[in-house]
Amino acid sequence: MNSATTDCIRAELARAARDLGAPDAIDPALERPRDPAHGEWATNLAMTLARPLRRKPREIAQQLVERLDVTACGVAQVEIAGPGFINFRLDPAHTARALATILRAGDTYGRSNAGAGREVNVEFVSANPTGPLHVGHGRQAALGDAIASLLEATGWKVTREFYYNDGGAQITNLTRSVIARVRELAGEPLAIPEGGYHGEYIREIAERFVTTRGGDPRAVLREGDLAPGGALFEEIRRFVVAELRAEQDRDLQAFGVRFDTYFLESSLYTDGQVENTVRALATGGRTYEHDGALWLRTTDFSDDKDRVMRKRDGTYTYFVPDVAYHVTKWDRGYHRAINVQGADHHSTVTRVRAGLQALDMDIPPGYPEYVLHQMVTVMRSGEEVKISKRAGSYVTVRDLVDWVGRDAVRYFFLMRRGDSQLVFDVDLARTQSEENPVYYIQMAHARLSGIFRVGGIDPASIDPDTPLEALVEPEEQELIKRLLDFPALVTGAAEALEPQRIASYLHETASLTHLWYHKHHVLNEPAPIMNARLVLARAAQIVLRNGLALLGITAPERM
RNA sequence: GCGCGAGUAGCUCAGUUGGAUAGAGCGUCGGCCUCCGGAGCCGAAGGUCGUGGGUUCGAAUCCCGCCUCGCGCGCCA
Repeated sequence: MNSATTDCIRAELARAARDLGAPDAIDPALERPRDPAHGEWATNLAMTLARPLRRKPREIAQQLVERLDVTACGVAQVEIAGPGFINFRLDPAHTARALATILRAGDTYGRSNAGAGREVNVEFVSANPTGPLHVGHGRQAALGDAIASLLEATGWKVTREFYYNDGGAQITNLTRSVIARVRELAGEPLAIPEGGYHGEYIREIAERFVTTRGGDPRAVLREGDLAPGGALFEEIRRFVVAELRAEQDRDLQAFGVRFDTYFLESSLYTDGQVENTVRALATGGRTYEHDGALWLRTTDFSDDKDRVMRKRDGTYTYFVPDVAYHVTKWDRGYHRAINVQGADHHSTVTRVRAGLQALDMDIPPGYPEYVLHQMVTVMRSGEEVKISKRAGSYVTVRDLVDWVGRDAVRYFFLMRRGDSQLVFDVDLARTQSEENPVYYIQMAHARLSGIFRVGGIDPASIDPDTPLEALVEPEEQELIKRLLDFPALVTGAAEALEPQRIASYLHETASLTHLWYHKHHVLNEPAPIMNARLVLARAAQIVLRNGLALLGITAPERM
């Protein structure tokens, strides 16, 4: 939005309302009418004043309009409509002139500073190192990265964090599974342990381990103690975790996601954080012994039942290190933290927050914030895909990237709200035509680039102060207004943590761009028209590119 | 049974925090290529916003009941 225009109109509205005897604290809201025939901006101020002033909305609207002086704001016409809306129609030339702000801002157009440099930690993916990343992790990667980018664009200092559950029973099962594969290589029958992992990648890791030890599986098995805690077992454990972490890193790299910090669960034990947390909770009187286990009174903090912290066997349940982990986030200076997780983890939300509250550390009750996403179904050739060759029982991120490319995977994960279930149509994501929304948007950008390429014009050389009065066509005015909405849209999407708003916006903007491009020519028009349209083309190119960048998608100059 | 989420066009889904006649894409039907990329554009048909109440100038949006679907309800993570 062109904030200069809206601020100007709102100030005038406030002044006029006070003249009528309205309460001091009024803050007139301006919004874009759904129907363009109702003008560029509208306000419902008269309706909201109807009650305090005890008069009819239309009557109030009439008196407001009589007192308004908004010509200096660029308003050409004011009218009252419907139940009492006041509609503002802007002067087209005034609107067009705002394009200069887009060109001047360039890559920074759309950025703002609501975060004021405050720190926020965005944790996402956080997959256990027990296998390749699956489609759910892919949705998290796309969502988390885009949310982080949105926060950066609105002035937050963002840390992207990955939490590794590298301790616990899962890793022991994983190690046992690899040992079972080593035995298989040595000629023994395959016996994958209960709770073990069946994917092809386990066999590949076993092969690589054997290779590093000389290549003879029988010799490897004789090397040492294969029971958990034994020397060889621990060596294999370290090898497996390192292999899978490296593989996940490669997958994330293929997806274009980079993390600033990797936090290892095991460090919470070695640093004593888990012990400290348990002690603090016990000292604070929030725990009790029952049935040989240690319980936390999470019911004091709106949980529906108390939870076990320390099991009868002396080990901790998963949420204890989770609480300790979030204490470190708070202590590391992140007084805002956002966790992106699958909705199947939603039961942890109450527990982690309850644990933090129980510590009486003055952590806000809503800390950390959660963005939960629903499940993903992958469709291919009209049927659901459930099997990946590598992972066995699930489709991996790498599979998707290999099938349709990084940009399409990202867009498809981001075009829907996180809390609705997502059907990932592989065939649609593969098509390179209008049917495919990501190509449609990228194509709009490429076409604009094509104008400059064919015209032999350096887009960076376009002068923002070019006269723009020639941009009077309806398609041009629509596109301009849309482009000017971008900063407000970014702000809203960042506040709501909803990247899909950017995706929808980009699709609509691309549509307006295609329409304009199709209907109006740029090159070889009379100079005033061509120059003005070059500014518009440049502005649209900037907005499309900046929007795509927020989603982690490239803006190709040609396709 | 309890908790969380969802239910909008044949299909997949938007809907900018309560606004005016409910919006896209796909699919269907019908049009548009001497011109910067037709990888595009235009038009048509298609709706009881799951359902019944409530709140108010005004509800897809907020509140309550009910129905359907998904996820979770472990001393697993």
